[in-house]
Amino acid sequence: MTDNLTLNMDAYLPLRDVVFNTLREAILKGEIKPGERLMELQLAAKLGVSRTPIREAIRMLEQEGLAVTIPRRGAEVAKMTEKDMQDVLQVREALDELAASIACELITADELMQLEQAAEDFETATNTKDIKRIADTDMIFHDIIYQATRNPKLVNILNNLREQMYRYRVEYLKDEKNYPVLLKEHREILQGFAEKNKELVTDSMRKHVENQALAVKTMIQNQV
Amino acid sequence: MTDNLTLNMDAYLPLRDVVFNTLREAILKGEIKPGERLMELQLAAKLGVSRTPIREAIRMLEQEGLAVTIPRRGAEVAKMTEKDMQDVLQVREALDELAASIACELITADELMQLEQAAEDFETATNTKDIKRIADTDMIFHDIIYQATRNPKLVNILNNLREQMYRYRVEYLKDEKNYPVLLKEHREILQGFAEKNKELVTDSMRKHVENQALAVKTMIQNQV
DNA sequence: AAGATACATATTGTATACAAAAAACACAAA
DNA sequence: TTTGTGTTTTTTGTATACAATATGTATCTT
Repeated sequence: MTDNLTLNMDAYLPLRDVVFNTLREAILKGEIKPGERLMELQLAAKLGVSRTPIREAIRMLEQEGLAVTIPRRGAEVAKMTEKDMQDVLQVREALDELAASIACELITADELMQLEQAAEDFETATNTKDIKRIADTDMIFHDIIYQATRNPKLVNILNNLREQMYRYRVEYLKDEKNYPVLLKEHREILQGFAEKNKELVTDSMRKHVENQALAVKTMIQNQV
Repeated sequence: MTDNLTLNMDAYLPLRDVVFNTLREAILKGEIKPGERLMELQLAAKLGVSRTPIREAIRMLEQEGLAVTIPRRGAEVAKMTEKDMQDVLQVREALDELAASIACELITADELMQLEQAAEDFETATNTKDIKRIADTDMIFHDIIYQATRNPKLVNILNNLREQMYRYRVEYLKDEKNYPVLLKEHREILQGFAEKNKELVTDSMRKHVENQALAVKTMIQNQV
């Protein structure tokens, strides 16, 4: 584990939320690795708080699927097998398609502009080597679509699914030879929205997620 | 709130889990009503435990969408508007269809038999006035399909969505004139599985959820 | 050397104590 | 009556203390 976990005290949030966000970030960034134990006393000391907010944060991580706890043994960062990943992607495929389909009906002119901007920003980002920026701009692109569904429950589930894959997605984005395909897919999705062509949107979205699924799959296999 | 909340101490579970299950049940059964406050000291006294496991259980309920907490104000049982319900059903429709489609490919002969049995049990149950039994047998029918997907992540999400609707679904099942339609739909789904006819399965499943959505919608509107 | 056993230690589970904030109340002034 | 203000009470937030369990280690026995 990193030894420079520090709390961001800016916000006026209960410590449990601050701890939750801190741990969540650390897990997603890979600073705390899958399988690593989350020991209350240790974390409490490191973050300078008591065990109580740590415990509550762990309960929250647990429900997000980022941590697993065994009674009387404590929590550890959830491990993701290839099967887990496929399962997540299977659901994501269906829901990303649903989201695209709904968004295609409901998207406003303003949101469409934002989406165009996001696609541009992503394209610009792929010319840098800044993975974080590439990942962020890609996330924004999809977030605009999610928001356009006007369905917070759906958005919530999609965010959660995305979160569970975050670590692997970053790996995917490190490989430059994926960029042309990604850009092409984004453009196709964008075009679909512009034309309000639901079939084009859902088809290209499906391809988009399928490609990602494929990439993650080979990646995990090579990793072993 | 009911004043006969009691813990089921059978299992050797951490108190937080026992409390979580107890509160969850109470919320789903409507014993604790939407908007009602979940006060730690009160619950602790009622259940005969300290505040610590209560707090952890509340964090878990929160992530399940059954409770909402406002910092420095405490938690309350989540309220469900008609819009929330529609949002949930929109996702359920997509995922129930996905589940049916996957299950149609993967279902075993044994599971198919179980499904037939479940459909029969449901039919028998509709002849009684025992709402709980009707709800349970219906749940089993769908559970078999969920399990047949071999996708625990999907099962998990579907269970959660179902949970959020539980209270309203019970109301739906109280109205006897819905039974013929329900039975017909179950039979159609079953037939689809028997024939491994994916299109029939997904179509009838979609109709099944759509009808439920419609019923819940009119129900909520009349309620007001 | 291998295995069993007892003891020490680390870690989680639960209760409680204290601090801080919010809500409820009472009472006065307009 | 309404509004404002100060006070009390309630309730959550956080830390800590103690209990119970699991884990690791050393020792003993064969």
